[in-house]
Amino acid sequence: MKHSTKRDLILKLFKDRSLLTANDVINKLPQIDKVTIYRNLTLLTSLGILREVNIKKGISSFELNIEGDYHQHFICKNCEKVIPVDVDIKKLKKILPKEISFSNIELNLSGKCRDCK
Amino acid sequence: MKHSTKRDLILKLFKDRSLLTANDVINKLPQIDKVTIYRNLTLLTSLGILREVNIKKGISSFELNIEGDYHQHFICKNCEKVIPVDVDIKKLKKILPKEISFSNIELNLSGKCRDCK
DNA sequence: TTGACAATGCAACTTAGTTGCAATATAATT
DNA sequence: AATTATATTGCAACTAAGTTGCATTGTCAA
Repeated sequence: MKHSTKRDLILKLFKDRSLLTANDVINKLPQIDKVTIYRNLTLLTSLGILREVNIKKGISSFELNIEGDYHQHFICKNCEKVIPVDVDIKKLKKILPKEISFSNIELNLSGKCRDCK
Repeated sequence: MKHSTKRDLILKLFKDRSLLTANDVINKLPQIDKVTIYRNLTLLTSLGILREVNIKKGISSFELNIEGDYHQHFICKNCEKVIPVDVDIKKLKKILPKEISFSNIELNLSGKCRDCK
């Protein structure tokens, strides 16, 4: 893998722990072709630097994959705003059936956020 | 809302508790136009007869929305097979932060299924 | 049986994401 | 520094899921 200035720019957007869709990145970096953005998001995810979140239906979002940070997400059905939710992963694992061996957990909550209620 | 023979056929596919994508329904009912299928899946979901499941990324699946049946889903990352997982909703709610008021919970598990390991 | 309107089919469209391929950038080797 | 291998990028064209407009057909009550 070679160094790339464009990949650096893409990755920099996530440093503040933003959750971004491919389209968000495309809009923030109009000088980079969308194909390059899609390819880098896929690459960074397969390297474990980003993680993919499927909270918005039909659209992948991405965020920094920080070791030990197992938060989940809430999405407002009205304004689509996404709010991170801290979940105790140990407690969560305890209430899941023992016979299934999963490698990944994605807990998606939805409803109306405070602003929309 | 009027009675419709085609809607009945679509709904009948779910009676055995199958989880089906729009495409599954389209393939099983080639005599019905895909637009009709999409519109009925949306309608039946908004009526609460079906529920939408977003376990396959980028593709909506549907299943009967049975009162009190709060199972979740596991998907095999290899063969894409989906397996229902019984989850104690009360216990799950207990470990979530009290300050968020969600109306919906979707817990998606993934990994390799027994056949693929 | 007729009139209102829900349901349907067709074609065309939208949106997210992918693929092929040629051009360019990076970095190691001579 | 020039050469070379190959990773990265951009463009255009494509795919797949789902949607929209509109004319036609089906359902059902008056």
